[in-house]
This record gives sequence, structure tokens and C-alpha cells, in this order.
Amino acid sequence: MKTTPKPPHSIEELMLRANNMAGLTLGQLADSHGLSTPLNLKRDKGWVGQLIEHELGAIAGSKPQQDFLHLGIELKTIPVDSKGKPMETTYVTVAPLVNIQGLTWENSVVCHKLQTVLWVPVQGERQIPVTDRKIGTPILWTPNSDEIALLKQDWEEIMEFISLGQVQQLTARHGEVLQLRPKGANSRSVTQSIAQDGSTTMTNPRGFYLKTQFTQAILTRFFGYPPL
DNA sequence: ACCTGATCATGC
DNA sequence: GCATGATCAGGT
Repeated sequence: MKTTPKPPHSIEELMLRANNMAGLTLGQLADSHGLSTPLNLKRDKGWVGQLIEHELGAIAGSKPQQDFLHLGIELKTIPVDSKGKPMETTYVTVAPLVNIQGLTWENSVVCHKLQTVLWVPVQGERQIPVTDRKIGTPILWTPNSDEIALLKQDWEEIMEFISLGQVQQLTARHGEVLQLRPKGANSRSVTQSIAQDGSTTMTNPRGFYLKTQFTQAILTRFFGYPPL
């Protein structure tokens, strides 16, 4: 059960590794890597994602690119309940708030990152000890035309608000499948943004997130039933 | 019960 | 601060 955190050379190799860890518990996987499993995720919110990244040999780093750039694939773990329903929204990327003139959906980071996503469902109910939570069957997803249309529409609407200096009026309620929410160390974090008069001002950093209804539809499209 | 805004850890 | 990985938790 030992693993080598080297980047997979092909999609087939990546999927083989992903399928081989399905059914294992987070504790088992952590043990195989000589890592200790936290009692809860309050202070380790990215632990599951990093564990899976390591197992699959994702390229480490904080670059705004796909996890497997050479394969064009982004990795996302997704917490699901006993019914296979996503328990949380899915973070995609930080939102650009300045220097966005000329930016199009096709050239956006959101579009690029969602070209192909390897979804790894993981039990997320807090009543289940982290070490006992099971990893589910992976899904290699590429948005269909309907999904792309929804994403593009939301992205363009959100970006228009931002370009018009209306980012402060945007809330998580905007968007059918893609929403904008705070994404920073805390509410005191600030970054540059466009003001209403076109000048530069400061506001809280924001990120793009996929709503649970959207990701649930993706899981249902592949399984039609719970993935665990 | 669900969702939105807030938050935690880490490496530059 | 920015970008990665996300989940927490109080209010509705």
C-alpha cells in the first residue's frame, strides 16, 4: 500500500491511482504516507485535499494552474453526506478584481481550471471520525455545453459587477451555479479593486465557488446514486 | 436544515 | 498579500 508521490505520466495512470484508493479510509491513506490524522478539520481545513494530492502525485505549489498541468486536469476533493450529496460549495479560484479589461470567459482562470476536473468524493459528516471517513469512486468530469453555458453566464454577470466597481454589491446569492464569496485569511484582509468612479480602492479578496446544487448534479450524472 | 460570510494552515 | 487546500459556524 506504499505510494510514490510522483506525477502520473498519463490520464490512465492517474485514474488507476485514483481508483485504487477508492474504498480506503483517510486514516489508512494517511498511515501509508506516515502522516497522522487530525481529530477534526477545524484547524486542518485543507488536510484531506492535500492528502489526496500527495497520493495522486499532484504538482505542489501555489500557482494559479491546474494540479496536473501536463494532463490538463484539476483535482478536487468533495465532502459528501450519507446520501452522496455535496456538503460544501467547491472553491475554484480567487477572483480578479483589477486589471480585468478585455478579460473573457474563454481566457479566465475559472474556465481553464474547470476544463477537466478529477472529483474525489470523501465522506464529510462530522459524526464520522476523520480517520474513518471513506474515499469514494473518482470522477473525471468535463463540463457539457449546458454546464458551460451556466458557468459562463454567471461568470460574465459577476465580472460585470466587478468591472463597474460594484463588487461590494455582490453577494453569494448572485449566480445560479457559480458564486462569489470572501476568500482570505479573515474579514480584515484587503486587496485592490475597482471603485465606482473607475479609480482603485480596497476590498476583501473574493473567490469563485461552485454551488452544491451544481456539483450534486455532476455526481448524479455519473452515478445516479451515492458514490460511497 | 441550509447557506452565506468568516475563517484556518502553509509557503512564498 | 496572494494563491494553494478547503471547512467552519452562526444567522436565517
